[in-house]
Amino acid sequence: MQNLSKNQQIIFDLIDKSPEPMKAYSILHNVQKKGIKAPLQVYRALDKLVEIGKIHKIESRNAFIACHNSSCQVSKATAFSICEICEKVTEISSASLSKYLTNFKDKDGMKYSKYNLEFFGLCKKCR
Amino acid sequence: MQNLSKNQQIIFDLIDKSPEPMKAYSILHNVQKKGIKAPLQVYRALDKLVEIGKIHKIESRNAFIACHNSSCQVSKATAFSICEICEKVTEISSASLSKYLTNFKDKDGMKYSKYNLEFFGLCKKCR
DNA sequence: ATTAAATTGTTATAATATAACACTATGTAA
DNA sequence: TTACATAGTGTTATATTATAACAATTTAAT
Repeated sequence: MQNLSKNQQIIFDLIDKSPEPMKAYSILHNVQKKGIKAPLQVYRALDKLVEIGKIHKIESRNAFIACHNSSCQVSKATAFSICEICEKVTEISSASLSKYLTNFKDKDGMKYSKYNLEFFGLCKKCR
Repeated sequence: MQNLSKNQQIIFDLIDKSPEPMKAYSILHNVQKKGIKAPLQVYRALDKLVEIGKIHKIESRNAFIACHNSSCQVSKATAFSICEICEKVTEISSASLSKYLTNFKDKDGMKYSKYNLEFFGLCKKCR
């Protein structure tokens, strides 16, 4: 695990301290004072951070959150809960869930080591 | 289950006979000869079709496929396999999987009746 | 027939994401 | 320490995906 580049570090720090998933253009607005001026600079850093598992993309929301499971590790098996009212997103780290999904076989007997699962419902506060 | 409106039917028929997920603007191009001229007409039909469970959105691909599980039923618990080479998408209908996920409880004991799961790997042909 | 709800048509625009090109920094191996 | 490959940066332009706002029309249920 090598160090992050300058832009990657700036953008990771921002996402990591955000209490909620951040969208790319919101990230852009927040880092313009640090010299990151163009969308592509943001997207390139995001791509890399996703690739190395430091952040995850919440696909249904087009937003990014820092990994809170095994940070600094490549992680391609992700699960989240998403509150449909307040949009709070929590990464789920459940050994039994990941075991179940990693071992799941489809009709053809095919297994999948990569997956993304998004649960939707109401969080504690919003219930 | 009422009938679909004109635009909804045109767009559902197109998606339903497509062997692969279709993107909104690809749908638009394909239905312009039928008088659907604007993106919003497509998106409105897609929204409705998703809402009533006739189609599903593949979130990681921004594309739509017809439901092949319990067509014509509202369905908010979806699972797909996606081939990372040829992009073939298959809806997974596994009673044990849906049972497991519907009964899954997070750390707070919370259950979720709605979820979307996308598995990634290589399909039979591409392996 | 009346009326509320859903659907349509239309223009404009917002939000999300990538292409292409030139240049710079970094790590590695001779 | 030079050379070389790889990764990262900066920049402009543009492609792709999606929604806002408003007026008119159709549909279905009284």
